[in-house]
Amino acid sequence: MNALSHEERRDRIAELAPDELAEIEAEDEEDEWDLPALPNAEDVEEVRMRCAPNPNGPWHVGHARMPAVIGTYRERYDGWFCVRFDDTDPETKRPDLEAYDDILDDIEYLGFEPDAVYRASDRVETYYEHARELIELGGAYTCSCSGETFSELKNDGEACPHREKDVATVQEEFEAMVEGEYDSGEMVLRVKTDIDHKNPALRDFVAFRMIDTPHPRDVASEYRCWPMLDFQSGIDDHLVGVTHIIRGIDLQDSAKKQRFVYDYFDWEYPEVVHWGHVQLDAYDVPMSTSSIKELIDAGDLDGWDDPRAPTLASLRRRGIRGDAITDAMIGLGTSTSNVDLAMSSIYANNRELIDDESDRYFFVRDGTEIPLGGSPPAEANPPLHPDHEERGDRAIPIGDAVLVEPADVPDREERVWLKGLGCFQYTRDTLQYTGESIDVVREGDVDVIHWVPADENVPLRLRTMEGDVLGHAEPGVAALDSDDTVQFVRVGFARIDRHEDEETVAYFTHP
RNA sequence: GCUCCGUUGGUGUAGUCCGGCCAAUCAUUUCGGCCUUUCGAGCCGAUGACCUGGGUUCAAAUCCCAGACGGAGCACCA
Repeated sequence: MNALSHEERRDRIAELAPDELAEIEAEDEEDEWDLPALPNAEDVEEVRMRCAPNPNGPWHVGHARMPAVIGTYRERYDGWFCVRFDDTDPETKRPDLEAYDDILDDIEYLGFEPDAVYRASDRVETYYEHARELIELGGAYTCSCSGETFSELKNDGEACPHREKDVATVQEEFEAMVEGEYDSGEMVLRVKTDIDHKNPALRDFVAFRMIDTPHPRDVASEYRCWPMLDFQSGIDDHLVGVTHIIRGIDLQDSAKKQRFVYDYFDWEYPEVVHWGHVQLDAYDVPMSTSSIKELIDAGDLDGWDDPRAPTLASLRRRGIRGDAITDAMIGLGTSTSNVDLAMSSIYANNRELIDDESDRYFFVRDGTEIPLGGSPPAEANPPLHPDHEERGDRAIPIGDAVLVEPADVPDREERVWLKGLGCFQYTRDTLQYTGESIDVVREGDVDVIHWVPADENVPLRLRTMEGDVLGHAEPGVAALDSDDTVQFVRVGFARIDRHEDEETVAYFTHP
């Protein structure tokens, strides 16, 4: 009705003022995008972006923002994006060899495919070459100050004695770094910025340092001299032609540091967009790779896909579509303030995606058994989906007794409507079939509840964010395939995970 | 301590650059109503926000100043 009147209105406007209509619809076209326009996107031949994760574990939900926003911009501008694993710290942010593929999987789940994939640990020689060039330009020096010593000098705006070394010495010492002749902490290469820059964070930052621990990837295990993120990332962004950098506020100062390097090389720095941190409501577990890992190691979580873990693997197992997450992330925009993402927003998106295809089944939690009397029908035949009669009915044999949820057990002499079956009155601890029509429900006197036969049913474990719930589902659930999503009537949506000998396991999706 | 950045309903967001059409958009949440043999869907409706104080102006969510609150960086982490 609404759509129709909208059409009518549109036609009316088309008749009266065709020019205005075109204008209105052109504006609508622009409004199609929820994200703000990228700065100067029109000035570049191709919008090129990168998604630069640290492969130190599978992704939590917050990570989804990167591919969601970058991938959406790619579609919008018909641009390009790569995934670049910034795995240049084999020690404190030690890469997890499985995480590289896990992350690419997660990105695919979210609905995107990168145009290219790089690993920084494959490109160390490239960073060395640029370091050499930078040294030659007088933009870097080797420094053997301890961290504390340099920090003190830096905070006072004073240069350390190494800053004035001649280029030949710096070259020599840097080559010794590359050859691994120093131990961890002995020598670094610093970028010469501005030693009394008003922001202490920007003064002569470290570009390369020594790390004794070998990189877990075989191809990179011989390197001991590793670039820091600000250097490596800055070089790579230029080399792959990145036009727009989109990253978190924790890297707000990065652009300023990297500009010093770009100035030495006479490169043009990309446009930058910074966003704040994402918090999720609804979880007890903190959303950080390291704390989730600790909980798994301690046995408090079953794994990365435990329903209580705020990870993408978990949401996926619960039957939440990647698109539901992506859309919620797009809705957050790109503001620099920290944001709380409500899970309900992901749920609302997902419900819209799965409601239509999720058939309906009964699942009774903690069932209370009640005998039936009064000769009810032998079989109940509720529809698989109330909006899709063409899908047919389920067949639920009745037997002599049913299980209902304890909260649904009616008071004495009260009537209750067993959904898909009929009206019963609770008399002498028995549900007596009354044969009344559905009108008694319409009149509002009788509650509709779900149930399963006490004899023929499927024991089912429903894994939820609050822990596992045991109960029994109607027989048809045994025939469902893994990955099917269903709606357990009056309980909520769930994804069928597997059938075991003793029970079927399903994951609770959301109400 | 030094340096950046931010603050629109419960949550997120639009609007802020270029002041008026903003008693402020959209989504979600919550609460009602209708419908439905549903916790779902659909339809209708309601509640609910411009951090504070000054200033400029005919006019401020929007510009200026101050303050409060929040965040980030000052790592040989990313």
